[in-house]
Amino acid sequence: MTSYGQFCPVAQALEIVGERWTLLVVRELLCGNYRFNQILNGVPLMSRSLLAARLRTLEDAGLVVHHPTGEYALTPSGRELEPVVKGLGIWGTRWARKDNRPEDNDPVLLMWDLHRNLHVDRLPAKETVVAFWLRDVEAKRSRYWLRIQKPEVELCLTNQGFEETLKIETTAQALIDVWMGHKPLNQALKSKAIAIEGPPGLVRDFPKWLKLNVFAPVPRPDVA
Amino acid sequence: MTSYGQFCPVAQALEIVGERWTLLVVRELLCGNYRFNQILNGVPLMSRSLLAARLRTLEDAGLVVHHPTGEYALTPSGRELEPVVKGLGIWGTRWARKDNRPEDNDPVLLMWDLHRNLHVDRLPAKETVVAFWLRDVEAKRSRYWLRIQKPEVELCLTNQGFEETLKIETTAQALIDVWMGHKPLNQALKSKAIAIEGPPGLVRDFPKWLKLNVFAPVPRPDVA
DNA sequence: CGGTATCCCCCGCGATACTG
DNA sequence: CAGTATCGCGGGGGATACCG
Repeated sequence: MTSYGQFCPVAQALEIVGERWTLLVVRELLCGNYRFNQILNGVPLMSRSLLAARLRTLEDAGLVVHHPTGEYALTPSGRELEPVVKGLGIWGTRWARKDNRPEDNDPVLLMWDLHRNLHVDRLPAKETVVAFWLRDVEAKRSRYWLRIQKPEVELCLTNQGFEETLKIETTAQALIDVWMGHKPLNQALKSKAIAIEGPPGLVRDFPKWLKLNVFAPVPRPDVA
Repeated sequence: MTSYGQFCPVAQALEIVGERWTLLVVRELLCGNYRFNQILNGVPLMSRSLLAARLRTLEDAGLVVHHPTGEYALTPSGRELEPVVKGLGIWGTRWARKDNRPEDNDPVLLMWDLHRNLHVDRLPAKETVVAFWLRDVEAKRSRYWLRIQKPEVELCLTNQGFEETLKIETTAQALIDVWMGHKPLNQALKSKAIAIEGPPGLVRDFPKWLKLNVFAPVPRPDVA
């Protein structure tokens, strides 16, 4: 990116982090995705070569270090971008895109987020497999399994022969609405937008396992 | 800008404000520059057509309204970007570009900032003209006059025949260092990096007239 | 002053293939 | 798995001229 030609620190910051994708890569690192392909998972529309270029730029600018193990990590400087990323998330939650675009409902992203944000301490002690069926997604990418072996939670894209303890039938849209805090889970369950089937005890407890997205509690603007 | 294809609010925010220049335009509006050419002044490397396009985009996205008077203004949504812009400024102050680039020292930008940030209540009651000579700037753009007629302060790029009360000889670099809080004004005066000439009373008071940049007080990272 | 309209160039980026 | 190398295109944006 060519310079903004300004001594203003806002401009100088944007020269480093203002390029397309860059702050989303930082977001991934802030969320704890340290490996190249993990990061790529979080920005599925980004090309491999571009991600490599961005990581290199961030490294050169001193926001990221690349460990010999292959892991990337934020430096103190990089970590201090958290307020900026958070600020953007809060603003986005309040003001961005009122219209849901189905093409933004990437189910892999959703399930990946979800499986990394469970209340581990509330999970059942016995091995449990939760099967998800997202009806509004093309068949190939519509089925997911959470394999809970406390404290591990594994996300599977195929059933590798295990028995399904809980079955959840819903849509990516409904799940995202809950995950993003747009709609309460209770309501989605009541309206059958999210339907759970299985042993009554587990069905009752399931809602307590879920954490919501970091931005779910952000107050929406008053529609005055 | 083509979509990021994500339901993450950070990504959705960046779809709106992540394009090159956009947040700098918002910064100008946050600073109180409401007219097209004023904004352009704050982003001198931006082309007129591009600024027009960006303002249009911001208007369409509901962050900006364009009044019949010709003035642009932020909506509540636009104003809520202040934490993001401020966050970038803080980060930039702490971590961006340790090397000063002379080409970033736009003297017009500097003088414009300066003249809009004086402690009006501390200014002399009598009409006063402060002449600036920036020795490190090409002759054509090296001279400026602040015409103080309380509570008005006017920035002039030519001497329209008025008498100079105070004469300040310095460099854009030195003045920026003070303005940005990199160096204390006292020190710059002592070392003659900034030299003031005129009636002793006014020379003594001048330092009290200046406000520093909003980011000047930001603590710099410890160099451990 | 406050923009639009048009043309055209460059480079950011995607696609694809290859490597250790 | 974690990238690099190369090629080719599309469109973002600069330059310039024009307008109300």
